[in-house]
Amino acid sequence: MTAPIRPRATGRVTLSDVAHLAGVSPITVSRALRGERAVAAELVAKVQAAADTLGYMPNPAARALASGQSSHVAVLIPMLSNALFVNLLEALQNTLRQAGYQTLIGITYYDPSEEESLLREQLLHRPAGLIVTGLERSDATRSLIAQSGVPCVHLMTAQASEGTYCVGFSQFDAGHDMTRHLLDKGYRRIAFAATQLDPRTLQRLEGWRHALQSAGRYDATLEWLNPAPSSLSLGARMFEQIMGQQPPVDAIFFCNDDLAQGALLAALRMGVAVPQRVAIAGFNDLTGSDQMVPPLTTVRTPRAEIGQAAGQMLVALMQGETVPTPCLDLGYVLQARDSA
Amino acid sequence: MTAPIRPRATGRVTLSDVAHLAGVSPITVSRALRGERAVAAELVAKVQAAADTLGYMPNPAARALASGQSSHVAVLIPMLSNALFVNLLEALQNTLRQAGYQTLIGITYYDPSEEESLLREQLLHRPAGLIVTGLERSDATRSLIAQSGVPCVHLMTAQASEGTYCVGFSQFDAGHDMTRHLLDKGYRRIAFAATQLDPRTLQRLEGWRHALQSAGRYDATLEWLNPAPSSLSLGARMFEQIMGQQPPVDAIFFCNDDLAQGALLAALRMGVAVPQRVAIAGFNDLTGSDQMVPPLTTVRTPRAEIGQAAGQMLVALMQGETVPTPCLDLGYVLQARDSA
DNA sequence: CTGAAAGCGCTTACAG
DNA sequence: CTGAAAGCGCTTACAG
Repeated sequence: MTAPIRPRATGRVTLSDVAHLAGVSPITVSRALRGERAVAAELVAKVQAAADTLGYMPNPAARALASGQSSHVAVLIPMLSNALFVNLLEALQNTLRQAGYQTLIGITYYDPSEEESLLREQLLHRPAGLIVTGLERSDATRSLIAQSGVPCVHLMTAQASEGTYCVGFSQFDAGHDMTRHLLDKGYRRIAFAATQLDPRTLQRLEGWRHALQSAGRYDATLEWLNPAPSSLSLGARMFEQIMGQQPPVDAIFFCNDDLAQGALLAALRMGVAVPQRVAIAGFNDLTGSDQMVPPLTTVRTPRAEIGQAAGQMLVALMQGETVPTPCLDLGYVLQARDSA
Repeated sequence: MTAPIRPRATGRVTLSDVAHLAGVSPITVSRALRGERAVAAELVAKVQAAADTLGYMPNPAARALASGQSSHVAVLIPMLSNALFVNLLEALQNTLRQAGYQTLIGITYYDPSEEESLLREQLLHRPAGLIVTGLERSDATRSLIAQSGVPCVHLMTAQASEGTYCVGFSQFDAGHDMTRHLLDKGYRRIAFAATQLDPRTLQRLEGWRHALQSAGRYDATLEWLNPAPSSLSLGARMFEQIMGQQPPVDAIFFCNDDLAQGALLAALRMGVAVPQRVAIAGFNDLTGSDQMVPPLTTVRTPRAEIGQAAGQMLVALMQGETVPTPCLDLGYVLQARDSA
């Protein structure tokens, strides 16, 4: 007399175990636990109790296989070495986790083909949702997203367009406003120093151009563009170069705070007075900018708020709700300190 | 005459489709594609060709359900706002991705109970591997790891012990060596300023204590410990406090570079000459430390190397290989610059 | 070295 | 509002 053969018994508590204990069918347990409305309140309570006493935890793989959808959210961001994206990712992660979703990160390194291959891999896992950075990408990636049917939210931009969801602010306006601030302060030869040259940086560049052109102060030699990733040391080097320019520049607007911080430190080393000899402005208000000597004038961008709002918007989308504001503009704050 | 009912057809290319085209059974396809040795070479080629023409991509959820194991690796790190962990994570992610594994991050915020609940969630997904930070954790977490049977590698430590795998360096030695460096330079009252007070910081503290005690220079009032997270502004505040101490301190060893950077900037504001009036040393050689005025003396820790090696070690473990060196000590470099 | 059967643990789609 | 049946797409365990 042998026990019935149970190949591959995993010993884990399953739906059926809960169903047995509660005296209902497995499907009712499934529905009760997922909060489907079509279950009698008393049954829900009974099922919940049974699940609790058994310590039942659903198997995500089984759920994903049966439903064709996982509880993963794929997040595609350009880089982790820019603190901006770390802040964004933290907020996103926390928001998504609270709603029961796992975050799968992919780092694109600003490379459209890398983004595409990351997306292909992620799509294999049938993510419940997608977060991508910005609006610009390859056609292949774009149609991959569209065809997948997976809800998608775009970060760091607020350009409304049919059928796309985004949370961010106007990069153009931010670039424009900082430049206006510098003009209003009386600076006349305002350089724009940018690295990476990703789409959002170029939008800020456009804002700067527009402001200078309106003021009749635009000059192409004021543009200092370098495709390398930004860093403090690169900021220092760019500062040294720009200070050699004739006729001299009286203000420099850096596209990211790390560059501006590097410039401030270079100015200290070179004995260049900031803002008397040259004003320096940054972007993003990254950690440390308020500690600089002198404290850095910059644009504070609401990363944490963007991450949280994007997470919430995506959760709504994944749950089939309609989103009242598909394009959320969270703005920015011009943070004037002593450097400009 | 109706077509056979196919409820829930997903339209995706499956194993069976490949099997049909190749003229073999699904299980052979499964084996061929996973590179199991027990398949004839010609069949492997035929299967591969069929898979390629159909554009077959395995369904990770089905695989996970059937095998009881996913292709996920759960990574538990304390914090993303410390650049140290960002570097670690990037290296880890790249290494793991190349080997076909997805990274699932969990941020513990240095909270053991948060670590435990994150781990429970992650374990639900049957990760193929686990990466955790350091050796110290709650008993519950420790036994959760052990009972799960999931291969686990510990980051940032090199304390060998039975059955555990780790990649890092000796925090004690690093703290000790920097202190010796300061003593050798002639400093006599060397403060240790620490924040967060996580286990690794405390090990560095021990190294400092030991070095000072050996030199007969230890004094409990030289310990400045603050449980708050580290930041430039906190470093500045601690510097101001420490500079008020009597008898005066002639060197400060900060447990992390961001504190030391903040102190350097505070010194600039206060007009305190570094290293003449007081020497400043940091830890980790984070980005920007070489740009400080004066450049920061610090300990360069091999984060990227640790991330990569830990990833490789875990991959070996997940594939059932034995690891020759279960505890890998990657060392550190004392990076003497001008601040101390 | 290859395969038919059974199963992983859920959810969908259909009834009632 | 509840359930029996079938299926999601793989892999395990057993034969041969």
